[in-house]
Amino acid sequence: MSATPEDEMSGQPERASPEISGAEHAVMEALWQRSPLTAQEVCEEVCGPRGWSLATVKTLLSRLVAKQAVETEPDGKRFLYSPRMERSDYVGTESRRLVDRLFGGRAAPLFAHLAQ
Amino acid sequence: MSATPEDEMSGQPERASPEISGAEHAVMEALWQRSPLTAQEVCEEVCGPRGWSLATVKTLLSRLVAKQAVETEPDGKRFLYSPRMERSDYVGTESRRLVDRLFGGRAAPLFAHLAQ
DNA sequence: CATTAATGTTTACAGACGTAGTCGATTACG
DNA sequence: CGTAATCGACTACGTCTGTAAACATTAATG
Repeated sequence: MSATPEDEMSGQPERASPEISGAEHAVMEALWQRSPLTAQEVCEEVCGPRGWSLATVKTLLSRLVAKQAVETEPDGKRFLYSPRMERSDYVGTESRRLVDRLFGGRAAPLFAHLAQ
Repeated sequence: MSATPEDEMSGQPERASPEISGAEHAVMEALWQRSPLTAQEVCEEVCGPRGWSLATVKTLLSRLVAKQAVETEPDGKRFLYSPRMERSDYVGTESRRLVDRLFGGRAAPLFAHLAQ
């Protein structure tokens, strides 16, 4: 079922894109905007708009760390979180994923569609 | 028995877009290509490439029917399935969703990205 | 008519996701 | 020093998704 015939850890983990989910993406956006941030600070950025609690942000951050989409740097008793992937990479991957799924890889029809 | 005691939302003009999942999307593509199709025929289209069993296709079809993304037409003992939504609508919705999420609604940056 | 083949419906189950509470450790504060 | 505030880790739990088997019904076939 895996679309990518690529295996994991052996030197340079060239992971494609760790499948960021919707909620996780919001957290990534906060970190792309400014980083490193504490969980608290991330929450200040996203909890309001999405109506989340700090606990939710903490969970999302750990999941992102597990996916290696975010890295941590200890700062006293807490952690500072930073994105481990470039936003442009993420954007590129997601865009291409859509173009592949919807237009068989050809971008022109997408343009047409959005241009209407 | 299932008399379908549902449908509380009394008469709304149209639903946005029933959130087609990845696997479901493959089935939709088959139906957009040619329809109506029997479950068997859909399977012939997608089971091979995705390594699915007929049972899986049946499940996906029922879920799509439940979401009202697909409609059925009885044909003797079986059903013929047809898409209930235009592919262009789906494509438009999905494209816009991506542009919103990644570029705050502005399509130009997407073009730039894909045109790299 | 009794089996068998085909077909939709129900049920299943693991993993991901959204959302959050609880717990143990640590730090800060009085 | 004792207690409160903080923080990450662990746990929870309902829903969605992917994948499919079991089941019931019915049509076909011998």
